[in-house]
Amino acid sequence: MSAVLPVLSARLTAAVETTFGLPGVDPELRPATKPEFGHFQTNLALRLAKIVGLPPREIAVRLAAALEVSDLCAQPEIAGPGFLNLTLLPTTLAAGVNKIGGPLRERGERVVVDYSQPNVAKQMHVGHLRSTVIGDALCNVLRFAGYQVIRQNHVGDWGTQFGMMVEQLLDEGTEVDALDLDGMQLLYQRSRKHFDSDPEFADRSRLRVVLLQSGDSQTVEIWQQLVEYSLTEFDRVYALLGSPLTRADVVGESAYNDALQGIVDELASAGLLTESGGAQCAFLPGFTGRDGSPLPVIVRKSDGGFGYSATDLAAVKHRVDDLHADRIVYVVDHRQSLHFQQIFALARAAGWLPPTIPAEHVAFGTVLGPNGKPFKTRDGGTVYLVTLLDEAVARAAALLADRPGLDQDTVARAVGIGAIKYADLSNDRSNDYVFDLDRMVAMTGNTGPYLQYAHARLTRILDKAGDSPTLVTVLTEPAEQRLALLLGGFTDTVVQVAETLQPHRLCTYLYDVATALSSFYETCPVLSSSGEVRASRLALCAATRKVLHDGLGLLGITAPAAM
RNA sequence: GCGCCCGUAGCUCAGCUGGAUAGAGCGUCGGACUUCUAAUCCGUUGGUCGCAGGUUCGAAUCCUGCCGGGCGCGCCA
Repeated sequence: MSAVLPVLSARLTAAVETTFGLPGVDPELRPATKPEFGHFQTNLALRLAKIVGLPPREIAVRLAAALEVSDLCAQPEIAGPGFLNLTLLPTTLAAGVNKIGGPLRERGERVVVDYSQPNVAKQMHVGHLRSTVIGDALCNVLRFAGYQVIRQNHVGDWGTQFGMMVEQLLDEGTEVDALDLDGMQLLYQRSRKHFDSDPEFADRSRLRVVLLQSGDSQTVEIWQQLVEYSLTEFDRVYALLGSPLTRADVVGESAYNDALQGIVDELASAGLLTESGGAQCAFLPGFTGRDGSPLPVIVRKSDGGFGYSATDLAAVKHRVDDLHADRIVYVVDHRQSLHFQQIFALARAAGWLPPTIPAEHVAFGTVLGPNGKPFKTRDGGTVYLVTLLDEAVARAAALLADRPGLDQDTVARAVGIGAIKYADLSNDRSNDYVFDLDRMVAMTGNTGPYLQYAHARLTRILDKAGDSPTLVTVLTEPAEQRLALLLGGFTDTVVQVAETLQPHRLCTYLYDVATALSSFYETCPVLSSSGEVRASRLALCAATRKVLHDGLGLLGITAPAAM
């Protein structure tokens, strides 16, 4: 939890060695489950009982005697069946708070994070919310933890649909320059309908795809224009959402077109491909389909076109060979779990993905509507992301309406967008959740606005104080100690999230900080106290504000100075 | 049929990878504002951790089998 944790752990390990001659035992030091158990607890004695052949409490007594922590802790206590409880000295707690820093030093490792992945010619919808929000948060957390982060936005800008759209455009004689965003959306719908109802048109569309993929100038020109419209729109949505994604991060499916033949050739010469029904397939051990038959990865379709698996394999190769990734992360919904298992397995079999480079599918659940089914509009249509964001901002604006002295637009945006993001991030990402704005913008409970409010209160106190905060020196009240203990654990919490890729743990931590702050706020006057107590509490406030501000920032959430 | 995920308080969810009497929020009920933002805080109520076995000092957590829900399973991405 805190920066002292590794130190205490090492001391415990040493105590085990000197007492029982067992080297390198992990004490599994954890935050105490209850305040009366101090600050940290270890079950060492319980686990050692069988190995050593002594009663747990007897072991605990010996460990406590051998443990040298008097510089950091009060006398260790033995409790229950043999737990060893440690209580930090106020000076240790204060040191932990005063040491809170920013991002860790670079660890010389590069992580490639693939997320957002919207589709050209379609507006971003609720389905893109989670990938974008989770991806942003993970990128921030990974960078904080010392990784060099490379974002990859694998935009859907290639494939059959563009053959349809270009063919439809030429059929109608529509000028591509005359299209706007809605026009493009409508064009997509018309061409889809045409494609489904007219086999002759469908055939021409497929031919048009071949023209596109072989670089026919007229086709490519129209396609580029469609891509351009979409990327402009994505930029607008990212700006509204507060995502740092830019065009520099876009590496669409089309970018791998030239590499696909090479992918198939290499797989073939490695003996990994089998022809099945006219398609080139890789059959991997351990993957079976509906009736127990082997499940293929189709890299080349029977019509000669490349499947998306080929594209994804090329992308993996690109990440390893060109981007020099040490770790590869995909933030994609859980329905593609099997697909990624296959891609990773095949990439490893082909030798493109060395065993030393972990590849992780960060899977997430579905956003549900009020009826508990995947979120759709009343008439079953797609829910656009901008619509949701605008609605959340409007909701926040209504809440803030009677607050004087605020930059209403800016704060409403921070609160509304922050509410949506926090709601998305605060649950374990593998679960589905119901999109419920009322709950998201609520000021109480585990919500974004609650955390922002805590930050705003602290900002007010620090502004009013006048003098700038110094160091935490006095921690006598229980509320002060609880808060200080939590604050000291900030860095470790972020590092843990960088390992597990579970942003909700950071949310839980920040919520704990905010509730501890609220209790402190109620019981410990800051401005009206005096002398060293006042100075110390101001410093505690400053540290808390920093943790909330930076922590929310890692989640991609802005913390306004007032609300 | 096979595979992945899920099942914890009336509702929404945590539970740090096997540890102490399973915790929060919302809701209920009851308190606290001439006092740093009461958009808050404190207290109260509430659970056979889906069911049944197994593993051991100890299981919401691990293993097996059921029940129930979501998703996936060859040329869409």
